[in-house]
Amino acid sequence: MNKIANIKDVAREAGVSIATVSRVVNKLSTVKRSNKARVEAAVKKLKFRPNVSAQRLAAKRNNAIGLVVPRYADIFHSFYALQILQGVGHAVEKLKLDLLLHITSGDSFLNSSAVEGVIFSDIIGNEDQVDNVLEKGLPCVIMNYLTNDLPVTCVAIDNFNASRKAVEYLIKLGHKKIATITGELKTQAAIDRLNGYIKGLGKKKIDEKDSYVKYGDFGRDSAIKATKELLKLKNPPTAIFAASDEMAVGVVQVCMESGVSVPKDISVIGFDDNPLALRFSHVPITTMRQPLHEMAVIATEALYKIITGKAKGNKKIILQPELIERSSCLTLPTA
Amino acid sequence: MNKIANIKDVAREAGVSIATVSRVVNKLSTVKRSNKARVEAAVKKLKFRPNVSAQRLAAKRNNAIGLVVPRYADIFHSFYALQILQGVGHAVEKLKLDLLLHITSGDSFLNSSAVEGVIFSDIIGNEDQVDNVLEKGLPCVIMNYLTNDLPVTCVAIDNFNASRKAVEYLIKLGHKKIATITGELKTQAAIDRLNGYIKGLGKKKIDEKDSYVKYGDFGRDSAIKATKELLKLKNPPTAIFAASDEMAVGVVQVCMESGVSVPKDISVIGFDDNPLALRFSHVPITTMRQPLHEMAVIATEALYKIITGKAKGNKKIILQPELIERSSCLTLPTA
DNA sequence: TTGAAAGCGCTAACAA
DNA sequence: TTGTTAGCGCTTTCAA
Repeated sequence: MNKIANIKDVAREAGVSIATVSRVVNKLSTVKRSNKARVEAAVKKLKFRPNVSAQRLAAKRNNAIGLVVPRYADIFHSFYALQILQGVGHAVEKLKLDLLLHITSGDSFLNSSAVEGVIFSDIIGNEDQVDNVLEKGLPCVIMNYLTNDLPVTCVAIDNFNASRKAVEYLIKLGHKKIATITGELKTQAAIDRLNGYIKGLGKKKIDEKDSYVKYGDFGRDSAIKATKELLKLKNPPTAIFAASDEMAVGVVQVCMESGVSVPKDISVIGFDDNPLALRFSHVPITTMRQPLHEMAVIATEALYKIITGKAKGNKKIILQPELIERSSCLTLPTA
Repeated sequence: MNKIANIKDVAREAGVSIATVSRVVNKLSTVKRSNKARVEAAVKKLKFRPNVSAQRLAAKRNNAIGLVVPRYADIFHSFYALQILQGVGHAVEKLKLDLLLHITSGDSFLNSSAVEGVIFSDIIGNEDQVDNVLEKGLPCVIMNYLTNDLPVTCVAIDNFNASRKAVEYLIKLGHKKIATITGELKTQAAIDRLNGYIKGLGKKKIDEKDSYVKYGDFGRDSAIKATKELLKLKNPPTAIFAASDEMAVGVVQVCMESGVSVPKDISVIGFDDNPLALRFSHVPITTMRQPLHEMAVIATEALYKIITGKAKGNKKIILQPELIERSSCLTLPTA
């Protein structure tokens, strides 16, 4: 563990002042060619790397952002979390920011003086953290949640329109008898997806007892149960819109086991484009892809703009999912 | 964005010196009750939070560790990465450390002056980073990789013994005709698991053309192919050890589809205890659980010990997987 | 184009 | 039990 060189050592080695070294390190151009070269040589020779704490203290900017991830062990979430992590990680690398990761159940707070801004990967279980950050006036972006109540930038997926589009796609294929299996209706996403389905059908609202609307919880088991019910109907649907891919996989499975062919007898469309679920399906499933990675990148860039004063911290950014056509949907033969 | 209070403001507000404030903040006990209370009140009133950069600079410790994660989009990896992240995140919270996350394809380097130590979640694609860190004499721990060539602490899973145990378990159940489907033999894990299988069978080495050894790649498709071959054998195995749960799921699927009952006709054992795979299996699969979360916690604690000088940085820690008995294995009825 | 020097906010001797 | 003060390593005026 040989002593780490500091700016003074470099200055001595190069025969210039520390100010000059600082200029070279920070690429402040106003340095004579020859001196610049000497400094660079010294930096290389001494393996000098500026001490970030000192830089941050002196420059009053610390070039790091925090990412708060709820400690929430849901399976879909693991795919979600990873996409977010990769997206933010990627953006951060490009922006030359450090990333402070804080995985929390909500009690321990992010070290807010270590960062210039915070991204919440979701608001679940972290409402206090958001308040805490907002109170400090720290720039902040919330992902996957849309609110107009908070003066904060939000980046979210348009679940409503995506679902509407999914249903409209089925209609374009000639389907009229379109069922849905909803997600956990405690979540905003599930509600929006149900409403999108209703809208896609051109309805205002749904009859509580509509036999084409089954209530699931995003999980495969709930979809299995719902699908069995749907297949038993006197007048079964020709298409099913599942509010998650995990459920779509369950739907396909039950159909196959019941001798109902997908997509010949019944078309199935999912939501998420979640490879963790889809890779276990026999039939490649058509789905609405959520741009999670993109959402994370956009959130990071938005935060960066707020930090650098290039944007106000109250934008609402809505991302549109994209229809990924695979082979679980078929044109309905006109009878 | 009201001005952030610093230690001076607090001192003034409380009517004491900054040193006293510092003592209170750092819980250095040697402060009179009444003063302590005044300082705490001032801290609360001014919402004071010490500036970490200044703390780090002054105290020459920065209380942060880095975690390097290869940007590697394999599916099993996503489960792996998440377990690691959660384990490290958890440990870090307990140790009151900050976590700097660096997801990289290998080119951009972790800001090493921002951390006191670094954990590599895997060495794949990050060999240069390891060298870089080692060269600086920065404390460092490598997970999921064992090497005696590097003077560095390693925390890894004992794939060899785990596989041996899996096979021995099958033998105890009365099985003699035990097949295996290997993982991608380019990886150390797959090789170790194959060797454990051989050892479990009490053999020295395997015949290249042994019809009970099928070469897979950890993925489900390779297992499907292999299982079909295994079932076609004149003398088919009564048990199959798959080197990953994803493959085990494929094995079970093919068996079921071929009218071979698991576990009645054939016993299946997997490896990983990967819920992402297992939740898609009809039969609950017996498997060897890799203690990934634990590995991450241990790695973090080990790093902490190295940083605080309580341990040397060259330990090799080997973790034993655990047999998770579910219902894919059955005692072989003695003929 | 350079260097001297004043901080940045804090910790940790040291003295009182 | 407290306060004074000298740094920590760097950035950034300001003057030269």
